[in-house]
Amino acid sequence: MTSLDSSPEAVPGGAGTAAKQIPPAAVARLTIYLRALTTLLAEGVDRVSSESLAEASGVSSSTLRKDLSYVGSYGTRGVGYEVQYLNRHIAAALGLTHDWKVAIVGAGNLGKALARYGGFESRGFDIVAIFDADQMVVGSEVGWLRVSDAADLEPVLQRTGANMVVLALPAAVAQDVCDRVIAAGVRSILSFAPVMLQVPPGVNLRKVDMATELQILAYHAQRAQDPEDAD
Amino acid sequence: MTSLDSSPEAVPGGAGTAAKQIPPAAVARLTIYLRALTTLLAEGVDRVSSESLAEASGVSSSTLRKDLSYVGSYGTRGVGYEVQYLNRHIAAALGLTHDWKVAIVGAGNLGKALARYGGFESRGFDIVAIFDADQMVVGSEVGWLRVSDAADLEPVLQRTGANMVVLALPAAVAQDVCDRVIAAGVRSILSFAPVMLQVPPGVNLRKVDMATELQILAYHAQRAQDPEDAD
DNA sequence: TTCTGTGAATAGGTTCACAGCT
DNA sequence: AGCTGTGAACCTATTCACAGAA
Repeated sequence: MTSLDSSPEAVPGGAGTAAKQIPPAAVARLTIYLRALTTLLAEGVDRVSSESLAEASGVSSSTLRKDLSYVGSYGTRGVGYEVQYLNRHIAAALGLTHDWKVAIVGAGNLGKALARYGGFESRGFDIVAIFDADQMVVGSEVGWLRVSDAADLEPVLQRTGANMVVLALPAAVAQDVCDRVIAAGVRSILSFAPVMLQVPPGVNLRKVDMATELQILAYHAQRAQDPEDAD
Repeated sequence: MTSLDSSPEAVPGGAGTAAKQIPPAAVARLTIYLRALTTLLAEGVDRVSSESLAEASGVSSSTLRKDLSYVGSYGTRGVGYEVQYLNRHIAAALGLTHDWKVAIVGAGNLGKALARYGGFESRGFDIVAIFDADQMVVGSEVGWLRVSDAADLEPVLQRTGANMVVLALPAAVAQDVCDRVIAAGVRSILSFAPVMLQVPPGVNLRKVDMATELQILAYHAQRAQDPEDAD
């Protein structure tokens, strides 16, 4: 649903070397299965059927099995899936075997909330830097980090080796910071800024907008309320 | 992408009175057009073509025109769309004509960030209450609100007339709070808790998970990096 | 002529149903 | 017998291409 790479150039030689790519919709759900598996693991469960993993993930069992089939055949017919084993293979398919280094730009309420959110570290994402343009905030502590000056964006990204950036800043400055981050070599960006950012092909941008989410809820709520059954 | 109403019960009488419903994918994009239109309005632009509105929204012009066709025919052939007029009609179609009253449960970093985020009020969402279970936090001020005790959830939701709830709390307590909120009559919930919540049919639940977003980015980043062209 | 609105064609995603392994 | 893995059928979404209004 986010702008994926918009360069539909086919494989050059034509020789079908295009490794098996997982459909976007399946990728999104695989992260959910991963979370459910982690919960099961914590509960000491070590085997699970497609039926129950699907229920725990809020999808149908056929969708789950189809999704897993894109990753490979890691189940045992007549038995189910070994939780740890499946967990490891999904993580590998998603590229979560090595840690990713994340920098947050914007140390406002949202930036701070993200920096302190424990859920990242445990899932392979290290927050390595947090920036702000406000000199009152620069130098203060957020979690285990000290806020860097947004003016030093490029050198700090370089030094920390950040390969992902989260934009938690006002719409007005988002495009500018986005451009600088890309120029600094980052190719994966998650934006919370409520604007449409323009990025060159090859850069991966995902957006989360809370107002959008509420508006979608409003649409459904309105439909549910309205009688509209004027027979 | 979020669990929509999972009750596929057809219209009871069978008499097709099912007003024109907008496809989910289109609803999500309509909120984006709305944002772009608001920006144009602020810039003093009063007419726009499908081509340029599409570009400002990051979609193709055919997608935009098809989406708008679900709402109605509010453009002028050969000319384009009147910004204000189109804005009003999309807002109406999404149920944004009257204000929605939103309560936030969880006054941690994220809850506070949401409560203080100005973007809601301007788009028809009034934050009417914020709750926390921690007695150290209850009574403190967040934005223009005072934090209510989560123990008083039901009466405060009732008194404030909240019809939407945002869950910004730990996974461990999310299902419990979710159940109470639904029992109190709320049918629209936006959850930031990294768990799969179970809700009865008729309740609208949307989920936002930051770790999921990063994992999806990781997948694409990995694919881009990997040579995998072992010819 | 220009640009919207929309049927037709294509692509993508989900569900079904069953073959195949344990 | 039980449950996974997967082609085939179905449904949703996007793109194309052009008819039709200004």
